[in-house]
Amino acid sequence: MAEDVFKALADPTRRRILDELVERDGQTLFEICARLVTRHGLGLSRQAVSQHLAVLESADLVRSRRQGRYKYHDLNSEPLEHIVTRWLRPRAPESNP
Amino acid sequence: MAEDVFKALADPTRRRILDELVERDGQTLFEICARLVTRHGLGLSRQAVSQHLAVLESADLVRSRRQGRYKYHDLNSEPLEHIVTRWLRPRAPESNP
DNA sequence: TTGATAGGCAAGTGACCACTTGCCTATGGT
DNA sequence: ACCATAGGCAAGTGGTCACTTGCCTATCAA
Repeated sequence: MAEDVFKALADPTRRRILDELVERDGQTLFEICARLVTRHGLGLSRQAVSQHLAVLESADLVRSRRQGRYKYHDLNSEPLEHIVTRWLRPRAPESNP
Repeated sequence: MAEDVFKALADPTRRRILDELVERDGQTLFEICARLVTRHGLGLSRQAVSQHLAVLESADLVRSRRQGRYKYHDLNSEPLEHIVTRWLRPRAPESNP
């Protein structure tokens, strides 16, 4: 649902998580936590990140696969493709004066 | 700022307002109120809509021009153009099996 | 089996946000 | 001048949301 996608994108931390996943798929919860700290200076609890991932999953922006005691997270950019096109209109090409 | 754009898009009512403006530019506050009621069944106070418009304006998704006692609102879709591309990756074209 | 690692569940808290209400300003018509 | 219309300002309220804390389960290694 597009509704959930907009909600998911509303939070800055969740957008950072997407930034991390678009760069490297298949990260675990702990990896994401670590990278949020080292690369963005975000010191969040593990639960916080876990809850963010749940929101992203319910918007189908993140898919997860369990493997042993690890859970790998992958970005799914498909819901983003046309989420914004409903407000786009043809822009006049710039004519240099 | 992209930050403000995501915040602006987070609210369903604001997205409806954009829906109205993409269909017809130059609407006044009262017009938008009326159309939200008649076309979407949203019964909001005038102030609520006014505040939503302020948020949309601060995200530069809506531009307004004053003329006499009227204030006309126009959609500006430009901030939406590339807001989402940072998470898009090349998708493999579907090969029919 | 014991301990360490990866993750989940659930309740509590504080802050932000959407919305309302009441009052005020400004422009235009008659 | 009067009144109606279009809009703005500011304080108050309820609900949602991000985040924490504490405890529990599951997998792997020694």
